Amino acid sequence: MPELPEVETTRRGIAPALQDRRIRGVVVRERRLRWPIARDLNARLSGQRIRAIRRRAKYLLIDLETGTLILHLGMSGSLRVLPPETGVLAHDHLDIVLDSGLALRFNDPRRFGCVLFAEGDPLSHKLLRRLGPEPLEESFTGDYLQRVFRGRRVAIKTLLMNGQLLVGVGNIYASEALFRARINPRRAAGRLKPAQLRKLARSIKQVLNLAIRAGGTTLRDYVGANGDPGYFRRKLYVYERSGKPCRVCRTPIRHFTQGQRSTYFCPHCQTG
DNA sequence: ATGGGCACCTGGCTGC
DNA sequence: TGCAGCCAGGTGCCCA
Repeated sequence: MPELPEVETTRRGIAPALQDRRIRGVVVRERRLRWPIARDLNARLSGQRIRAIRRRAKYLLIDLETGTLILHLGMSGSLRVLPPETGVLAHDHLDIVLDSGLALRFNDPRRFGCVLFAEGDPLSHKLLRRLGPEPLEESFTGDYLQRVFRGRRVAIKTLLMNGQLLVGVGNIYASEALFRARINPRRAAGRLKPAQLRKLARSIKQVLNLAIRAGGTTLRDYVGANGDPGYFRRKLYVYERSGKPCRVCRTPIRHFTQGQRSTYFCPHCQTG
């Protein structure tokens, strides 16, 4: 599910309820996630004040007094803020109960997400330390892409999802950004021209910003902190639109498999 | 270093 | 109605 816009939407949604609150306790109902939730999580978190709610790539970082909670939503995870007596659903893995009386609840049917506690700088954590730049930062440019794509023979679509080069772009927004930049997803990344890479960098920023503004894309599971879905699905040009007419030229959208993931594109518009 | 493929999981949909 | 098969917003890890 959640790519950068969905994680950022979640961050913005949960932050007001968490900021400066104290954690009353943690209720773990299902420890099994990508890595099991630590047995001592309640003991470690109870009583701590929440200092900040940040995002790095697709990770949410909840800074506490003695360390940071690192959350990932995987493919199907979501976080909601609600009264703790709210009925528990399948796959509600844990509640973080706050001194406000509200709770942060983590739900993840497919269990590809994670909830970890790390002492010290979370950016030095094994999972975070090798991540590439944030695409919405000003330093993320076509020049940067040119530098890191040089000599790479992998298809551009595949490389866009490589978190060591840039973060936050997953299967939906990789296809969407390439459509906006009019680039064929099969093109070898290292063969793209500087002008194409400048356009691609702009397209990535644009599609991520528009998606954040729409509250993200909901295909199946994703909901924001208040339970609402994201509305960017209506704005998608190619993702899951196989056989439907291109919104620009009416040519049927096509899809194929690339690195075990579905890629969608318009064969007429994306010839770059 | 790079690239490719698998694994981890549940649930929803399709077609027989 | 039942069931097998296929597919799904991610990413760490192992192998060539």
